[in-house]
Amino acid sequence: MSDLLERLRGRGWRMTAQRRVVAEVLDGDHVHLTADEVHARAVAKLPEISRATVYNTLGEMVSLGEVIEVATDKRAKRYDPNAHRPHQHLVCARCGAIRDVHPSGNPLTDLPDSERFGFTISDVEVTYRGVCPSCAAA
Amino acid sequence: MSDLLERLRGRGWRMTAQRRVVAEVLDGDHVHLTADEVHARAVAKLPEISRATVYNTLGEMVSLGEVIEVATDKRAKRYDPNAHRPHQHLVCARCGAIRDVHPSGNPLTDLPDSERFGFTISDVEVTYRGVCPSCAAA
DNA sequence: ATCCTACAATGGACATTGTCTAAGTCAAGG
DNA sequence: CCTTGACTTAGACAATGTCCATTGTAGGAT
Ligand SMILES: [Mn+2]
Ligand SMILES: [Mn+2]
Ligand SMILES: [Zn+2]
Ligand SMILES: [Zn+2]
Repeated sequence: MSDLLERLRGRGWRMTAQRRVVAEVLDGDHVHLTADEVHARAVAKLPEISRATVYNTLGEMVSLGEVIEVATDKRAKRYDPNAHRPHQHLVCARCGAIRDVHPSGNPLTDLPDSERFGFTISDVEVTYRGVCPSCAAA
Repeated sequence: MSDLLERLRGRGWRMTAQRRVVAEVLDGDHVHLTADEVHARAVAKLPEISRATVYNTLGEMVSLGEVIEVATDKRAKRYDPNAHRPHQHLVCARCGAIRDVHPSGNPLTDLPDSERFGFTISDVEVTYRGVCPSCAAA
């Protein structure tokens, strides 16, 4: 049973078959699916689920802080259930594989006060790009 | 006259009114416009310029390395003429203002070998998010 | 167990962003 | 000037995302 689903249940969510399958699809490590990929996998488990419901459910999970949106791809947003451990992403420029990574130190401290222009900074998003071992071999 | 335009001229580009206008629109500091914003400003100078030409011209400038695409926004790509000085971005979460910033040190060195999973990393994109001084005052 | 009703799901229209193509136009070399 | 291949154009198409009116249902109340 999905850990994510447990957390959502604890927030007074009405539990529907649709929300259950979306949560199931998002379960696991290094999961960074687009909304359409989530929909495709959800349909395999619950054929009548609609695109609108997938978008709604993902949006609600994001609002609740249980899922994060990542923009590693310049096309569709990706949805990441690893919302409770801060991390960054490593993306293969060839095949699109995405891995969670944990840089040493806080990336925020790399930005000196003189480069903050009076902003109150609350968040930093880092995307490393390169070529993964299997693409390099081929 | 645009510095960007001078560099493009030196590459044997056929100089057309459309390309001139797109280059003029992108001239300046802290410029990070979407393709449609570029089109709107270009139309003000050259009413018959088409959307397709703006997309084509931006794509060519990116291929030549004279403009970079940035994904600070999770919707449209933004086009940045500051392609020759490596930098990162600071974005206001309220009004969307974008500033160029220069973090101390190389963000690549923050990622230890043990977190590289055999990838050959060539690039890193960092987006700092927060609230700008004018939005904080309001 | 059944009923109620507020909340959720659905399908489809619509919006935004981006790509592609066929046909017309023009910058620049000869 | 001509010519020609590169450039531009309008609009169709594709991908991603949002919105809304209608229908369905989870879960508390009776
Ligand atoms: Mn992740
Ligand atoms: Mn910039
Ligand atoms: Zn790869
Ligand atoms: Zn602001």
